[in-house]
Amino acid sequence: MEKTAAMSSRDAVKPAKADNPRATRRKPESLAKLRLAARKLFVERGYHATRPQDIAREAGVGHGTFYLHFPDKRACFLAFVEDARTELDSYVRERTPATSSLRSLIESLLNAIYDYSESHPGVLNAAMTDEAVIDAEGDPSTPLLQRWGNDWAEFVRENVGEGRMAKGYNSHIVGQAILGAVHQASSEGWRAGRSRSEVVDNLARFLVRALEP
Amino acid sequence: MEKTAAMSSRDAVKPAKADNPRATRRKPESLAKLRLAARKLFVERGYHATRPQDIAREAGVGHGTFYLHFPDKRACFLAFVEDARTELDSYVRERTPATSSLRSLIESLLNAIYDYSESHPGVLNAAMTDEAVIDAEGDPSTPLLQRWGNDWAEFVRENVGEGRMAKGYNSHIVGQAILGAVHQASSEGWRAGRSRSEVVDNLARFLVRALEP
Amino acid sequence: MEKTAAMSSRDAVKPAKADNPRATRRKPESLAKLRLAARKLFVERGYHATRPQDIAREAGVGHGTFYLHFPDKRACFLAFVEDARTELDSYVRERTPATSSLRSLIESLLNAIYDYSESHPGVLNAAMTDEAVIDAEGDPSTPLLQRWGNDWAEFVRENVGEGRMAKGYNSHIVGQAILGAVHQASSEGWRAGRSRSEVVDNLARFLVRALEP
Amino acid sequence: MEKTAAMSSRDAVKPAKADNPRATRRKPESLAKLRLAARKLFVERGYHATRPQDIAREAGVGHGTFYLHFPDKRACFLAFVEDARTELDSYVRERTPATSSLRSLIESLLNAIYDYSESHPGVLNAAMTDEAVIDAEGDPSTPLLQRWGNDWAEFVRENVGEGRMAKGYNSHIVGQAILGAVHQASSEGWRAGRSRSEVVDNLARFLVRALEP
DNA sequence: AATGAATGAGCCTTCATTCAT
DNA sequence: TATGAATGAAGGCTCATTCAT
Repeated sequence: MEKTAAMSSRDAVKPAKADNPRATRRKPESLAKLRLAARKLFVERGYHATRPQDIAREAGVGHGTFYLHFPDKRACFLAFVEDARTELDSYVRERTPATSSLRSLIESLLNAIYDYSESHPGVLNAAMTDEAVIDAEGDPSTPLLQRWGNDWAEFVRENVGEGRMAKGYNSHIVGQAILGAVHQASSEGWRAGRSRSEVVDNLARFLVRALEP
Repeated sequence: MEKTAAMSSRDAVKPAKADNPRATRRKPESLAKLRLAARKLFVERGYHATRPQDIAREAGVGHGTFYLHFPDKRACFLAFVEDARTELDSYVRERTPATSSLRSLIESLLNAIYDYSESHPGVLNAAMTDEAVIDAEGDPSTPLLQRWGNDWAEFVRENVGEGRMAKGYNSHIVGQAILGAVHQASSEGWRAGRSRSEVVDNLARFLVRALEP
Repeated sequence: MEKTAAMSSRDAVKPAKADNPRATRRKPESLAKLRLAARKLFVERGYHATRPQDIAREAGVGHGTFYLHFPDKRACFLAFVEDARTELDSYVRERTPATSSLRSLIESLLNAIYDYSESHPGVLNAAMTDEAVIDAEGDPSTPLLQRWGNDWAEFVRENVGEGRMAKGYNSHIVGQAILGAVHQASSEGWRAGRSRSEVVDNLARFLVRALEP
Repeated sequence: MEKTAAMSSRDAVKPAKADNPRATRRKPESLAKLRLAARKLFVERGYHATRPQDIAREAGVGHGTFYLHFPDKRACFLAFVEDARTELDSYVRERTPATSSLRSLIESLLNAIYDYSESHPGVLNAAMTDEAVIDAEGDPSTPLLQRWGNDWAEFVRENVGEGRMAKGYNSHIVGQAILGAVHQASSEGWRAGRSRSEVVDNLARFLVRALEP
């Protein structure tokens, strides 16, 4: 919600801020560094094995600074997840053709996801696996998995509407099924050292057959 | 101070206990109680939010007793997972017809899994989600997810062999995809309060279409 | 005080007891086994790293049996120390000539101690080092070191009386000095792998020169 | 909530503290307090009866602070031992005449050790007795006893070289013997309430006679 | 805005001892 | 006499978070 352009704003740091009327005027470099560091460590070690202090050290700032930018560790993780989601969204949007056959649509989608995975290794996995585990207490504001499932559900609805997919499915259920299939096949495939093209090919055929009219 | 009451026989184990309903240290009772308590708490709270002490208290035994039966918390969790796996296996084996159409085969499978899920609510989820997270160190002797994926792969291979499924898939990849689809659709369906029959129906159709020759 | 002939009574177990009017009548085999086991473990691991359970298991009896023979761990250790003291006494008494030159007297003494050390490796060290450490609370009934120091003091007094040693020393102080010299030189010599004859020779010359009239 | 009072300068460090006598977290103060507290408790209670928490409380800091300065309890004890060694070294170096007779040399040495013992009662004993007992595992980087024995060995070698001591001894063995004699006579003498001059006098005569050419 | 020393609740685990059998 | 399951106080240590500077 308030993460706009922080992640990649390594250019024009001060000028950009000068525009902002609520003159913070200070470079929020530390936030960017913390985000990067948090991502690195959450991916490498997982949520529970990563301490705020570790993140701060990795970011090269004092540990107190962490709490200037995040109310607590949980929020930092959630921000990481949110970033991942936003980024993946961009990837997918940028790489998906407007219209085409179901098969090539699905392949584009899978390839976009894989492109993201390859340029941000481990990120999706970390974001998805740990979330179930960051303690429940606070409301998790619709978990990532559910949201991605919803995205797939939306995708299904649209394509059914356009006649490219079989009718009769409950899009939510099938959306979640697709998400699960993609996630599990991918992460295990990665673990087992399978080639991307093989996984994408199998998965695409699997999904296309399941979904085509 | 010594041997107040008579009754030193080794037979009549339960009658003796009935007389003295509270306590009476009996041998392998505590393990069973601990197992039950562990399952309950791992399911309700997850791995990290469950302390060995909690399990012991829930089981009604001292917390030293926990370490009489498990070398550490991790082992206790692994035992819980193993139990779940074994139990689900029984469920599935008992409820799966020897031969029949792909559709009814898959429906049987899904129904068996659902039967298990309904009589052991939350167990599969707890076993699957937390395991990725209990930290490595010791080799996890092939994680549960992978193993269940392999089971599905095996299922695919067999059915392809018997001509009930389409050729050309890499069974490992597709096995994992099926596992993911089933798991994700089920657990989200459960979360969303969807009816079992609806989920099973959608999932079965989805899988059958993806897999049939 | 009540350890009389237990340690080595491996012969005539039952007959010997039959004499005892307070008819225990049971073979106290387990006590002997526990003593042996305790010695082994105290020597190998030290006081703090040895649990009563370990001793019991090593002895091949149940852990409860331990508390049939010793009120607590501390008492068991003290008994071990006492045994060592008694045994060393025998060794020394058996191997010390009635009268002779100071030099050969001291050599006999040292050789007796070394004989004991060699046939009971580590025992003296364990008995001496750990005692300062078994917790103070209860009165340690004159620590071993002090008592052995007193033995040496006695030895000095006797020899001074017979004109074989220099007058003018405070026998207590010198007794402790001798004890310390012998103990430290021996245990470090053993650690460093020095030959017995070299240590005995150096030590004997050192002590003789310090003590001769 | 932020910056109530003025005074953000970085000078005037101590005056500021004088105003607020209690607390005021200052940097390397806690280490000094912990060191002092550790020494006190290790001396009074020994290694095993002293918990890190006790040391922290004695130092007036939270027990987390303990682990800011020492990786674990063992390291804290080792640091205590090292301090003792360093301090005693200074004492001895400051109080030992460059050259003189063997007798006055040894007396100086003993007196230096006694001076130290009197101004730091119990420290040498605690450092020496407990060290054998803190369990191995990590290499104790030559135990204190051995090192002090080596120092004495060195002392012997030097004096033999300068003709002040008898030839023919193995300096290592005799070094350890001297260490043992001094340690044992001193600590027992202290326990028995003997006067320093008596112990020093007896010990000095004993050693001089043993060592003089 | 930034720092990092300080904190203490809380975690996992051990072990001397008891006691019903 | 012997057993060993059971106990819970206690121990060492971690880590998310605060706050004086």
